Amino acid sequence: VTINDIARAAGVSKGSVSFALNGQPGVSAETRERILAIARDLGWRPSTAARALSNSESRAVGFALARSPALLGSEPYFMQIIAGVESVLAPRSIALVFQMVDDVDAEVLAYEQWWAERRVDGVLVNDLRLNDPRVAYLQQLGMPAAIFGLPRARGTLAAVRFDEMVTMREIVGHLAELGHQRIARVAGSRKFKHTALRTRAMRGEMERRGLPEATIVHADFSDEESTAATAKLLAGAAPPTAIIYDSDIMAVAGLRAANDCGRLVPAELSIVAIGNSPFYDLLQPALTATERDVVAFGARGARALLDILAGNPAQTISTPAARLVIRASTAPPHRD
Amino acid sequence: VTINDIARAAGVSKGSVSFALNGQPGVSAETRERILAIARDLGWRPSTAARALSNSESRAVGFALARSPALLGSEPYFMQIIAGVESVLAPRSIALVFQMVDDVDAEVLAYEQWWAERRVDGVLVNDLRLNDPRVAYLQQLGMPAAIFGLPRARGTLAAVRFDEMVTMREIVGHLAELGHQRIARVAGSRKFKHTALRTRAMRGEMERRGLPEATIVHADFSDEESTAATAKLLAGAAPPTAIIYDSDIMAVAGLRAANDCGRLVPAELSIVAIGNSPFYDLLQPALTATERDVVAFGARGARALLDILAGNPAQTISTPAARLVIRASTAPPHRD
DNA sequence: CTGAAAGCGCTTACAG
DNA sequence: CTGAAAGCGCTTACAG
Repeated sequence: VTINDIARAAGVSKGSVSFALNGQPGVSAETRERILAIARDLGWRPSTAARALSNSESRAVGFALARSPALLGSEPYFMQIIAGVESVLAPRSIALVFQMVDDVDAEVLAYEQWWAERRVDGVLVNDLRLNDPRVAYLQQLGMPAAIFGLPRARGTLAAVRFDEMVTMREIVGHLAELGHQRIARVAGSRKFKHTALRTRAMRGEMERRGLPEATIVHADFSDEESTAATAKLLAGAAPPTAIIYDSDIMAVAGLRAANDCGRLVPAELSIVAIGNSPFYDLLQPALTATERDVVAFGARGARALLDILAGNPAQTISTPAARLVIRASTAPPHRD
Repeated sequence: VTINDIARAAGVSKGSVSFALNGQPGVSAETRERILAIARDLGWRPSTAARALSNSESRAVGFALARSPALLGSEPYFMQIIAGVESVLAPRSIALVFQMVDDVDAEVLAYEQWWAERRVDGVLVNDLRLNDPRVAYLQQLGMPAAIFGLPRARGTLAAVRFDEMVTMREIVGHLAELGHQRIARVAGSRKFKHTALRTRAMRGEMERRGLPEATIVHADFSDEESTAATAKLLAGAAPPTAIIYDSDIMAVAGLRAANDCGRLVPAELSIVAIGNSPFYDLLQPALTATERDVVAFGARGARALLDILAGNPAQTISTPAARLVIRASTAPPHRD
């Protein structure tokens, strides 16, 4: 059933039907009502293809994720951010075109293809990196995008910021108040912007509190590297009394590694995780962690993107800070 | 850049360009080469909208997932199955339209909308339920689909089976060989088809081995219900010496609940988990579990769907059985 | 307020 | 083998 069918049934032209259906002026209220009723009766739905062709609007948004399936699977973050995005798109009947890619280069190719094929009106970009090639590329394409982690909007690119500073201040503050001095961190991969931001925030907060400089070891978010990093930290001359982990897998691996090294958590070592996991509560000890509302985060990104598509200038959006959930893996440091 | 531009540059008609670009007969080899070269130089990409409109093929596949974001996030299953689907779609430039929905009814609405708007050529359907309304609906719509868990293909619906029988036989066999007699299970929600299949398989295998009838408690995949179910099982008159859990969250919650009830795992209680999780290896004790290649599973589903879209009859596909990974949470039962 | 027409970028019979 | 034309289902100036 097409607008032609409706036009015939209503005895008007296709143009009038189109105006009526899209809520545009150019038809009398009476005619509009009649057309809408007929469309409803006939069960008409717009053909996205036809709309896209005359409109050059696809009413679809792209989201490509560049991580190994194993990592994507283990971290709730990705599904949660998608859930947030969906909560904004679905009610507006905007489709989410989703693609998993091997790396950022493949991601850029996906954008190019989507744009050239006019598959999507814009994209959501995740995990901003240092010197991220995607930013320049999207700018050059003039492709609307909302970028999670971008510090400031530019051109057609909206920025959805998260405040790593607050997160780190909370964690360091909590540990410092417990009496910890030697605080280390098993950080995520260096290539991510947020890793660098966290490092800056952590060092700043520790300096502000007069604590000795933190030892920071980088790992790639895998349990193996986190295990190795933890063992190395604990084997040092002046081992830390507290370790912060940048992800859930790394924190759980770290807890296990600490046990394997003969350190009781939290009596001899405190552990704080960054990021959400339904498992934190179930471990022994349950892990103290900073958690954020990732669903809300995704929703803001989607809204920022739709805003650009509606013709407004790209915005810089802040998101609610993570909150520290104190469980059983942090305690005053052991004195010996 | 459109085929018009190419036609002009090549001095031929749009029709010839279309034939050349699509590898159809009707152009000389020489002309075809020239057209392809020009298309390449000009960086031409087909407009999906235009193609869809004349072809009524969208070259997109839909996937709706009906679970709470929390559950979707915690189980690697979903991302893994998507990864498998993508591995088949991406190389063919077929888009994945993804949607999260609240329940099966919302999912059916999503299908109806996609189909009416001609957004997708077919869908992937996950988590078949008992008396699943989606099957009848898709059949009535005549919408091509690959359904994970459907026992047998019908009409335009391909079936991607998994063999719960093998999984259960492996688990029960392992526990029986260790000497367990009283084996219980904290099962997933009753509404899922695979829950019922597992129950049938478990009962069958235990009967075959002459073991007493299993106690099976249903939970909704949440840690709370699994904790309660575990406590209830362990408080009974003749408590089980081994418990099988239908999901990762439930298994981890069960492990903790067992500890809280004063049961040492595996000395006093053996635990087996169904499903993959990167955390199993990191727990203490590490969890014995049956794991399947969910990525391969997703890939088969996608291939089965593309097969239907290519005009072939819907197939019934089997998938590799899960394999039992024996870790540290299973041991011979405690004698007292 | 309404109708007739052109156009979006393709595909596909239909003539030559 | 090639060109001219109609059509897919919409939107949107342009006349009346």
